Amino acid sequence: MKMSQIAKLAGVSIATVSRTFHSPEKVRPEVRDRILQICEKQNYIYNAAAGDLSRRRTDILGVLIPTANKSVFGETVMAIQEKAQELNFSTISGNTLYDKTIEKKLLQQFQERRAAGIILTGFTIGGEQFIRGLMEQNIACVVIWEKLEELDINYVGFDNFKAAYGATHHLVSLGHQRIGLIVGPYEKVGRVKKRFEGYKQALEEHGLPFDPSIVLSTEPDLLEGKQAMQQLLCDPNPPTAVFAASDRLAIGGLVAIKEKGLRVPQDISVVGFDDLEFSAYCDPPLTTVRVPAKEMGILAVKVLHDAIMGGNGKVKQYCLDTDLIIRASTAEAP
Amino acid sequence: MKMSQIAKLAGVSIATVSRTFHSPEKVRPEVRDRILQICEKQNYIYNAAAGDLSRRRTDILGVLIPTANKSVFGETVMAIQEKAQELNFSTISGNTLYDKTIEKKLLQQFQERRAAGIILTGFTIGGEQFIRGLMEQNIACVVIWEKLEELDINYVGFDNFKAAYGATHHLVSLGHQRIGLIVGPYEKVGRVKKRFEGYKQALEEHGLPFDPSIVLSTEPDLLEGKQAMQQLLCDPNPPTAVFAASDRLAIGGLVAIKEKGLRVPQDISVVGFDDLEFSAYCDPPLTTVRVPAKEMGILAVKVLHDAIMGGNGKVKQYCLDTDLIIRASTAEAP
DNA sequence: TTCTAAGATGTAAGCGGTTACATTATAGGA
DNA sequence: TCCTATAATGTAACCGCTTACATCTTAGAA
Repeated sequence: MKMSQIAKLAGVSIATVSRTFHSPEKVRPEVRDRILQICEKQNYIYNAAAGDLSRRRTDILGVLIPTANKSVFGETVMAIQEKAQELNFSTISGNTLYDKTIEKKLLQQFQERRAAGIILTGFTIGGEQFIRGLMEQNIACVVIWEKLEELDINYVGFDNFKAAYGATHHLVSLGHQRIGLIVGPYEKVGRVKKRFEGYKQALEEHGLPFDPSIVLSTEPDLLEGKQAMQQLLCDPNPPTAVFAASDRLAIGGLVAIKEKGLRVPQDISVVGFDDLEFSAYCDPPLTTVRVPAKEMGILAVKVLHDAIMGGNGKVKQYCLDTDLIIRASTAEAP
Repeated sequence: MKMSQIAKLAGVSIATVSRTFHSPEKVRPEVRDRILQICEKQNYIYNAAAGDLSRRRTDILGVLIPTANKSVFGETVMAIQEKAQELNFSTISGNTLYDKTIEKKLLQQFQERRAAGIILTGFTIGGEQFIRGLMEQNIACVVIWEKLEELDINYVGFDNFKAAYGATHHLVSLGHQRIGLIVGPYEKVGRVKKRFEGYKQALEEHGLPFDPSIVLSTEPDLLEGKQAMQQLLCDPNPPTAVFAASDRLAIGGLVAIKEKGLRVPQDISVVGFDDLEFSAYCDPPLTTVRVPAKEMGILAVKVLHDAIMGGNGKVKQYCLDTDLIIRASTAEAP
């Protein structure tokens, strides 16, 4: 079933059928209804590829996320999909696994499908340059999870530096003098690096020494968090508090502490980052940094939608707030 | 940049350019290289919509998942995307949130995009009938997370009944006589119902009474799990063991038990379902049913790929194994 | 009644590819 | 040298829809 067949059955031209879908107000109601009925009866299904080709634009949004099952990225992806759905966009998405080859392949795919917009989680290949390239191809872009104010690029993120600074500051203000850090691969990922720097600066500003021997960088996963914490606890002068720059690391760490026979927060304080759902159900419930995961997703789609629908062409930059959620895993230094 | 322009620049016909991409062996190497070079230089990007239209088929897979951020569905989605990527398919996905309206809309979208195949998580609208309809439109379908052997439909699932039976049996074999159940909305979701039935049958077969007053059905979430457990603990004759048919429920439950001042597993045993990553990092680590989340995703894509590439037309049905992972949340009845 | 402008519909030229079929080049064999 | 099979390339008719523009109605206004 194609439009032309519907047109024949309805005794109208194909243009009228097309208009019935896209600008129904231009079709006489009775004709419109007849066409719609025939479509229904004949089980007609619009061919989006043909439409897109003819119209020279699509309603496809490409979404690039490192891993949808870890961290809170899942929340963001869901929010993106829901919002996109609401605005009648399709999303085509892929997980990069932090691998540039995969990322390139996915981006290529998005371009081949002539995505109208692309959501990128942070910067990776090419950076600004690359995004400019996409925009020249008339693809709207927005970066999420990162604050990029120095650049002239759409973003919807939060201040990773400030959030990490705040988390560390919280520990300092509880009297901790020796604060460890367990952090993701900060040399590879911009936003993680900023967290690292936020930690460092918080120490410095409070006159505490930065000791690389209690700063551990690993994959941001449960097991790695546990192992890193074990290592920290073996330090001749172990920290009385640890900032884990991801809740997965923190939760892994909690287990290591318990296994060692120590208590949180009496013996050691832990603060995480992300505010995963599970973090409130840990033992003890985790003090952590809440991140606007859903909000970023929704807003990012809105930004793209505006840009695609011919917004004013201005760059949109949103730096959303994070919150330090204080629960039971942090307390005064022993 | 389009093919015809590349053709002109290369001094060949457009057909030759097209062949350079799809059947390079039919093009003289020197010509091929020249064309490829020009594409590179001109920054040519293939137009998938045009290609799909012309070829009358796509490389798009539609993926329908209830919620990608809960349960282990996230793992499945990622596995699907990775495998699809590997086979050069694009995935377009959506979360139904168990809402039939959304589901319909997404399926419509998949059809409009002429998805070559669709992955459905369990049955919902229309059931078998509906899937048959899709297949008549030449869309390959596969249902995951469910065992559907009585039907003539592709599926890659596991035996929810048997898995739940096994979990309950484990508790019975530890001497528990009064075993509660916290379960998702089993009236709405087929696979959840089967878990409910597995629990029930395990009780019956061991001569234990089925007591509806310690069977609670809620949304499968942390908070709901906690609340349900609180309710169970208030029972005049509280259970000594609880089977929570989802790890989220179980983990929520764990918190309720601790708050009540009881110990797991000394006072009460808990077994979950899903084997979320976090379940191994709970306190105590959760005994649970491991579900082949990734495997299902990968296999489902393979099934679709085969069907699309003109497999032998036979229905493919895979019932994968689950494992009862015994950790520290279960013990002999007190 | 005639004219006009707005409203409804139709016509046809694309959109950027694919591919069956036709044509041309190339190399061996007779 | 001529013939023929095969390899390489070109031609052109689609794929199913959109949309600018042309045409036809119709309802007042004059």
